[in-house]
Amino acid sequence: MRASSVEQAILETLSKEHSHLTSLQVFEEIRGRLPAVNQSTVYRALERLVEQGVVSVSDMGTHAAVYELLTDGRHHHLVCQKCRRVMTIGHEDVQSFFNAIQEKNHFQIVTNHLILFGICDNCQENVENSRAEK
Amino acid sequence: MRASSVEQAILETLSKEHSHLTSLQVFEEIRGRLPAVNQSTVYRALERLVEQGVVSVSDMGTHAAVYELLTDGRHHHLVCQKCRRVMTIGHEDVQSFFNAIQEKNHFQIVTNHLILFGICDNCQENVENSRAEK
DNA sequence: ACGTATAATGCAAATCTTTGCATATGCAAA
DNA sequence: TTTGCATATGCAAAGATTTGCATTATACGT
Ligand SMILES: [Zn+2]
Ligand SMILES: [Zn+2]
Ligand SMILES: [Zn+2]
Ligand SMILES: [Zn+2]
Repeated sequence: MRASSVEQAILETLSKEHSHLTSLQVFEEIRGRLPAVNQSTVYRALERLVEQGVVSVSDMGTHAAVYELLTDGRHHHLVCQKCRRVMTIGHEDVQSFFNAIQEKNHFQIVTNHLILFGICDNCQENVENSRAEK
Repeated sequence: MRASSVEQAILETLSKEHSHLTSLQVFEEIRGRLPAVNQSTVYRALERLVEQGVVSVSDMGTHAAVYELLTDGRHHHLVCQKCRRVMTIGHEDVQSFFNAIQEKNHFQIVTNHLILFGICDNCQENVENSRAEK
């Protein structure tokens, strides 16, 4: 199975933008080159790329899934639920956890772009401050 | 902030069913008691319960978010992408990982129902078998 | 090149979820 | 009780994603 033209266009878009893009953003970006392309085709092509492990798909708390190229080193994210700040963590900080889970459960983890939600340091301070003010 | 009647009904449904339910399943369940309730109201009530940390919401690979009561001990899941099998792991197996991430990044993790995708032991064997057959 | 099988695409409809706005409801102060 | 405010709800529309089906493009063996 060869990479379809839409897959090709998606891959180039993702490597050029080098960030988390929604399906709509990808769609609008590749329209320039493939004017007749349909949104469902983009969804299906993205799905195939995700299945191949070339692209990650994640819910980062915005109300649309985001896609990212996975060629460069694996990474993961911490997303602040207060200010929406996105922090990046390397796979080294996750590796040993994944290994332990895999061994204990005889389960081969495929998840490649972990998203953990919480409160960033700034927002934690703000909570403390607003408490102190009372 | 008062507990709305819809929240109340949702909580009772979730504690009775004691499993991962979609918004639609919750909706249809509470219709018996609140016949005029609207689906968007259910979505909003679920959203509030999630924000309060009483209920978890997760994408488990089915194409609809699932909600679960969090009163009993925290747990997480491994979901097989081949056969859809859902395995449960205790929070003890995740705790130290979360702690390390929190300390290193000064980030307070709120994620309370982690979903890791991968391949279960059965399906790993099947892959090996089909390889051997060739 | 030809015919066939497989995979990709477009299109429209279905499904899932969010959102804006008007109304209704519960709570508390007056 | 009445008033005022904050929150919850219904409704409809918008937005996001999936799916069924017919058509087209591609690969592969002849
Ligand atoms: Zn990323
Ligand atoms: Zn923050
Ligand atoms: Zn669960
Ligand atoms: Zn499996």
